[in-house]
Amino acid sequence: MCILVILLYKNMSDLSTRELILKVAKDEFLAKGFRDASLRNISSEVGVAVSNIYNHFKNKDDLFRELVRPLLELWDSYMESHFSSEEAELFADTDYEKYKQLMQKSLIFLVKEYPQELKLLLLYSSGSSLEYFMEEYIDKMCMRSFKWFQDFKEKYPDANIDISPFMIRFQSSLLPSLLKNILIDNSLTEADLMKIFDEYVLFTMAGWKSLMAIR
Amino acid sequence: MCILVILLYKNMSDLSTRELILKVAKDEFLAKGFRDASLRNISSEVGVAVSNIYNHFKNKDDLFRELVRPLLELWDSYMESHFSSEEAELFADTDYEKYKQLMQKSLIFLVKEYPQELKLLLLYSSGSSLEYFMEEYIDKMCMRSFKWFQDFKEKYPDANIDISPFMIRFQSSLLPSLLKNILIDNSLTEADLMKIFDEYVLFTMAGWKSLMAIR
Amino acid sequence: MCILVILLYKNMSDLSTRELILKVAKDEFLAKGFRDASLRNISSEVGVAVSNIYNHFKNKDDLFRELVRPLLELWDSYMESHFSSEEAELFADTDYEKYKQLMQKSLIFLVKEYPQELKLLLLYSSGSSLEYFMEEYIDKMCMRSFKWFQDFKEKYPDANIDISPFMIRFQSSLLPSLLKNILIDNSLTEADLMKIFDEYVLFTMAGWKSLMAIR
Amino acid sequence: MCILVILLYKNMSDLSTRELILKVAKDEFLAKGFRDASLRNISSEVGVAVSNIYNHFKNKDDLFRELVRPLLELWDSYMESHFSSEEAELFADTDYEKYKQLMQKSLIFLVKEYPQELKLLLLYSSGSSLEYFMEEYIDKMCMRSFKWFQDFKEKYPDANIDISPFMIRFQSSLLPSLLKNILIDNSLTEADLMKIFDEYVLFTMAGWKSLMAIR
DNA sequence: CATGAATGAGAATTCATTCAT
DNA sequence: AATGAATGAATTCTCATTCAT
Repeated sequence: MCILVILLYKNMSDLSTRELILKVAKDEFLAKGFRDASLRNISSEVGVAVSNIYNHFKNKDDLFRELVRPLLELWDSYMESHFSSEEAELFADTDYEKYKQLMQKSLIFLVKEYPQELKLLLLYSSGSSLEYFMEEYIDKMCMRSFKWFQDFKEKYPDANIDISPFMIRFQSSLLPSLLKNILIDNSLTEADLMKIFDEYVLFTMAGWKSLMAIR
Repeated sequence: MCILVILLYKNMSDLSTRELILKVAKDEFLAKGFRDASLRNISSEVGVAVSNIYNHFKNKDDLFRELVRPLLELWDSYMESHFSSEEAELFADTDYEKYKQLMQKSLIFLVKEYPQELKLLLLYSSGSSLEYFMEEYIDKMCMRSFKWFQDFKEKYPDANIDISPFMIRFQSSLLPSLLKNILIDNSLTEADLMKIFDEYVLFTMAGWKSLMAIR
Repeated sequence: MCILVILLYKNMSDLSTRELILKVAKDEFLAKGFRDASLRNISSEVGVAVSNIYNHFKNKDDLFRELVRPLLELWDSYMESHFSSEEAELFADTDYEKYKQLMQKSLIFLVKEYPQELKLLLLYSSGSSLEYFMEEYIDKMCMRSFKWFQDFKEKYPDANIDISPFMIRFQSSLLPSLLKNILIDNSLTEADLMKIFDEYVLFTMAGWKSLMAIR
Repeated sequence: MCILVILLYKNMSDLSTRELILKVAKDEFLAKGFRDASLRNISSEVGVAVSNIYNHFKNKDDLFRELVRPLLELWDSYMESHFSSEEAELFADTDYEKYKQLMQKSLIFLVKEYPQELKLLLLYSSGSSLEYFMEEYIDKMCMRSFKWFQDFKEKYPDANIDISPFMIRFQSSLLPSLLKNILIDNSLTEADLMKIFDEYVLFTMAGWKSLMAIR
């Protein structure tokens, strides 16, 4: 038998282990994606035991969700306000420009404030429980679009709304797709983003008007 | 010199093991994607030893590429004829409609003839050596688009070609993206596809014309 | 700031798994050599899962190096003191006998203290990252010998130093070769070793003097 | 059912498959050693099926022995003439020089005529049934040396033959060791070899005389 | 909060060899 | 003499997770 006495001075002003794990895990997930990220790597980089991660998080998936949670919450609040607002006047009205600017502001805020979280969610979540997050969002957007079309038709009976459901779904996937492309491109300034959204809106508006035979 | 005469009787009614492996592997890859597909599963489903797969294919990646090879060959031949054709008259000319129909026919043929192979290539290749096949294609398309824009500007000096490179890239990714969406949707008839391509072309044409301030 | 006081009671009577693995691995490596040794065998003999070895060592090579580490450290320290000492007076001086005794003592200590580790390093390392350890040592010795010959020639201009580089290299390999033979022979007492080294030095000295035409 | 008729014209003037296998196998064994050489590689390089190797050779080991057989036969004949010859007069007699020249000629012939086979046997046989060929040879040489010492003592009672058995064994291993070093070095000309053997004999003779306290 | 030890399942891949044709 | 199909055993290694301390 022997007795070891160890004295450890620990600086408590450092990041807590939990936060350190989150920080390192974020890098690992961003570098390899959820599936190929390894808890071993993360823990060894943090300098703690693998099992310690399980004292802070239920499992790998839970750790991933934690990283993305603030974004998810914001996203949900956006969705809520978005869905509840009245937008049927979209095309016709004068406040359309205002709507565009609002959307622009929201998206740029997201991209500038949560670039890594967005990447995790949109590009690196394969294998996690959030793998189909965007698909679910697109589903919702689709259904909403259908409703919107009906409303629009009531107001403007001349418009053509004989558009294939597939195309509506495809169009619903455009914005997420744009977002993904923006996230992949690391060189974009805020001015670039403004221009891109301008172009995007111009492009899709023209497209839709053409499809719906408006004017 | 000598002459050997070999007579081979081959029973065409039962699949050879090689073909069986390919068949089963295709299902496995489609179900789980390249990365998560397991050679163990495949071999056990075929009813042979795992190592036997290696008598027929160099490795997992080789097996995957074999499944997708006919598609790749067709794709390459398309690309070649596509790139060599003169398309700068795209917008203005009368044979534009012809061009559209050609493209439509090609794509519908691909989707109808190689639905699974396309899925493998576009949706389930992550982890394989073909993971970035589509990105490489988009790269090529991008460079081609830049050139096209310059040619176009020469012919029509009034056109606006001050379009962000990002948007050009994004647009180049639209067709692959459309394709992916089509592959995911299993319910589409040939007529649906015709309509979808019509809408797609209508939509994007209007969008581009708007962006380039033509007419 | 905080102070942690940790008391560790450790029962020294039973080997930790780590140490057990090392012990069993040593036997396995000695019995089959690095390449043919199997982690399976080792783990099953220890009575743990194969993967557990990887909790204690990075990989097979790391496990092997761990076994041989104390020897390597000693070897390096020997080399350092060896290389720094002045030995150009080797033949002529009175302290040559002292030098011989020092070398004798060092080698006998190695052989008696690290017989297994030496075997691992010299006889059973093929396939590991230490496969060429001895070749590298011989290389160093060679270059050192060349320098020694030049120094010697300056002091004793009459000596013949027209000796083929190959022979110098061969002679540099003699000591390692002797060591290998000693390790293979398990019956040698310390007295035997003394005699062997005496004979070895007598033999090679006479050989060199003859080659260099001294006296 | 279907019937395939294949006509194969085969040029019989080529190397027979058997010889081709031997040729390619030699390269593979020389490149990777017996253990790491792969029949797959060999057969694929030859352009035949793996199993075909088994139509010509019993197994991997048999194939290896076949490559080395001519050398083994020569070696055995050397040994026989070597062992039967009277060499006790080695040191004292005038025909010692003749003996040296004979040995030199033999060895140089071997090295020049069977360089690859010697490499296979001395350096790359680990894992095969010939792994311990050289050890067995050294054993024989050892026993022979013992006998030689006794004969010598009878003729020259003043000579010291109190030499440790280990040293005799070690010295017996010198020549094989020299041979190995020669094989490893690819830059040696025949003149080099002459010089090396001269030096080697000079060196060892002086060594032995010193050990045995002759003159 | 932190540890280290342990697990079990699973991965791809390589290999020499066999056998019927 | 040559084939191709098939085998089974073996290899190292990675992973997320558990648990008692």
